[in-house]
Amino acid sequence: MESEIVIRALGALAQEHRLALFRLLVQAGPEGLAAGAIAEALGVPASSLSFHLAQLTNAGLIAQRRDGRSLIYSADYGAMTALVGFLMENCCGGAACAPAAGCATESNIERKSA
Amino acid sequence: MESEIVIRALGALAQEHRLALFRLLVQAGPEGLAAGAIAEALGVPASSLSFHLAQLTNAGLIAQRRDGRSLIYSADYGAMTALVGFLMENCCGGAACAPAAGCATESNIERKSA
DNA sequence: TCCATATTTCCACGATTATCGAATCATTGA
DNA sequence: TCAATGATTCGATAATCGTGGAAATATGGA
Repeated sequence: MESEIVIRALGALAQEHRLALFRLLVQAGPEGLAAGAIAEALGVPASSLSFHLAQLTNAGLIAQRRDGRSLIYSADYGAMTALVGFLMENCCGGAACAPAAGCATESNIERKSA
Repeated sequence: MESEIVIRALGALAQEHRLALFRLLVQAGPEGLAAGAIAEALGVPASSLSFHLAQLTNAGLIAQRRDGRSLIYSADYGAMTALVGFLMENCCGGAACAPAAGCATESNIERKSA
């Protein structure tokens, strides 16, 4: 992962609505959510949401597919994995900076960051 | 780590000069680098650099200390660890999204992201 | 074909960001 | 105390971002 795309990904997530949106899609899983459902969940006007969806799409963090009249958006886990990988490799001193404990599990991350 | 500080940290890193700057400080280690040395390394005017240093400081990603006339900046590894932890916990579906292999080591991350 | 629904695109606006020279502040040494 | 050095703050400017209503674009069903 090169730094230009990393910068776009970081910038895409560095916004209240978009971070909430991405987290929502991660929770939603591979099936994703329709734009309308997202707009309602976040309480954001359709045109604003569309702008944010475009930012995330442009950063490669989410994917779009059509189902009838609806456009379904879903998180791209691979892109997120690559982003976290880049941060760990380039911004954490080379060694794993994640919780020292063995591989990150929800529980030990939570314990550490709480 | 709450989302407001996460957003500030992501925003701080989502800029060419600042990402390069942070990586430089990570490489430099705990001893850090003087502002002047950073400006020279990055080829950025002093006043511009000062602006970026302030952004990173405000996001809690770097620390400042004085040594004579120089101000020394160093990466805050803990903040970065917390940021990566947040991303893994909240944006990767709860489970560890980092390279499936056992805990991230430089080598296996490199292999995956290359 | 025509209408309703789901979403995006267009547009205008205010707010924030990045840039960098000049002026200022802090610290050291003579 | 004064000059020199290292760095920040100020101020102006251009560029980008976030917002949301209105208009345009797809799709599906009657």
